[in-house]
Amino acid sequence: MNYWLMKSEPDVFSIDHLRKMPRKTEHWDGIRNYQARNFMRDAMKKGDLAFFYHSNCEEPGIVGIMEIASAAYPDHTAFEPGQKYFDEKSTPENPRWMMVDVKFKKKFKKNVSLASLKEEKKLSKMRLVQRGNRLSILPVTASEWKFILKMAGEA
DNA sequence: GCCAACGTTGGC
DNA sequence: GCCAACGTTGGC
Repeated sequence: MNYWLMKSEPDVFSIDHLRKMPRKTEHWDGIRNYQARNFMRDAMKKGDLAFFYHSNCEEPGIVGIMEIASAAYPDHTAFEPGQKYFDEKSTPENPRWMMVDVKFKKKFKKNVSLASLKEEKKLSKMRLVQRGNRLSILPVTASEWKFILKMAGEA
C-alpha cells in the first residue's frame, strides 16, 4: 500500500468535481510527464491512497483524500487530434501516456495549505515543499501521510 | 551527446 | 501577470 499526492488546478478539476462524478470516480487524464507517468505505471496500485492537491489557485494545498481505483491504463485523450492532450506519438497500439481511475474518499474540513506544510520541520524533506518542484504526481511516505492527516484534524 | 532555445508549471 | 525552475526538443 502506497501513498501519493496528485495535483490538479481546481478551475479545471477540483475535489468537488470528483465528488460529484458518478460513483465519485473519474480518470486522472492529461499527465504528460515521464516521471509522473512512471509512478502511475510502475508503482501505483489499486487501493493506494492519494492526497488531492489544488495547485495554481488562491490557496494552494491539500484538500482531501482519494483512492486509486484502477491500475494504470492508456490515456485515450492522447489519441484525439485537435484536443488539448493530443500527442501524435502516442497511439492505441503503442501508448505513451497512462492514467488511473481515482475515487473520492474525503474532503478535509480544513485545507492543509502549502504555506503551512512549508512551516513544518518534519516535512522539510517532502518533495512537494522543495524549491521549484513541478511534478504533478509525487510519492508520500507513511509518516508524512500520518503527519498531514493530523494537520488536517483528521487523525 | 551537448546544450541553447523553448514551453510549461505553479507559487507569489 | 511575472518569473524561476526545469523538462523537452532539435541542431550540430
